[in-house]
Amino acid sequence: MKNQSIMQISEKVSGPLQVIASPQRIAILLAIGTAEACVCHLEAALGWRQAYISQHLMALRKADVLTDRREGRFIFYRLKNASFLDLITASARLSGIAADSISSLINLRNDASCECPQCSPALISLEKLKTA
Amino acid sequence: MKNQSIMQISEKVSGPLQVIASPQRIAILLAIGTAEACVCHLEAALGWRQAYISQHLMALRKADVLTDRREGRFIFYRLKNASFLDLITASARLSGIAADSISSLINLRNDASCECPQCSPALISLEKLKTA
DNA sequence: ACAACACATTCAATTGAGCGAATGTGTTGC
DNA sequence: GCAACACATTCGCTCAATTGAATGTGTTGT
Repeated sequence: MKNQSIMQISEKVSGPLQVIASPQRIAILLAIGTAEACVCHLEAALGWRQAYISQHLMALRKADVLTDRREGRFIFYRLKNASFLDLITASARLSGIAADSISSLINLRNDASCECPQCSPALISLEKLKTA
Repeated sequence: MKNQSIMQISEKVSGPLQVIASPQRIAILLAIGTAEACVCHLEAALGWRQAYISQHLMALRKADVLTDRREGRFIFYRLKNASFLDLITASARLSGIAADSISSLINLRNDASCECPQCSPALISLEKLKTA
């Protein structure tokens, strides 16, 4: 059946789009960008509750959009495939948003950042200095 | 506020994704492809109820994804921007679907097609011959 | 004018996703 | 071992999108 075929394929195709297609998810993916980000960092960058962010991260992880890596008490998230950002920028173009307006949001780091090793490498150096 | 800014932008970005992100919408957009398609054609290509297809077409039209053009009793739909197909193929890649598997579904024309001027140009010629 | 056709629109019911609140799990330092 | 920390997960409610059923609108041929 050709109908079955097109619907089977369409369902698979819609997968990534469905899990991405919300302002919150897009903000998270942009904030993570091409780098790694811990949850505490996303809290600082987006200003949302921790549990709320974790819920979205869980959904994105289950949908194979993100991978996580634990480092001590912190868990770092990273895009499993950088092409998800291309998907976002492509949709941004269709929305009439300037390209640099998007690129300025990628790898978003706020002034009021968290103190994890990635966000504040200086703090680690101090700690390591202390133990040395 | 930087938060407001990233959420404002993310909302705009998510617009096209949200309206596209369903198997049915994707199947419709693929079936229309780079050409024009009337509703009767989509009925033949997808095998769904007419009203059901019209509901999706209405949503896609209101979201500025499609444009419509009336020609007699038929109304032809066309993608307002071909980049929507790029969005779909990009998502297909991320789903691990072969590129030619998608391209074979673009501009889908079924064997059991409808008899509108686009689907069956031969029928028009015959009619015009009759009036000539 | 009327019937047949192609398509649009409204309405209501159902379902599922988003979200808040509360709680659970793994890690570190003391 | 226990408290503090960083993050995950579950539960339940609410709201919005999806869908089917019914009906409306515009066009053509006679």
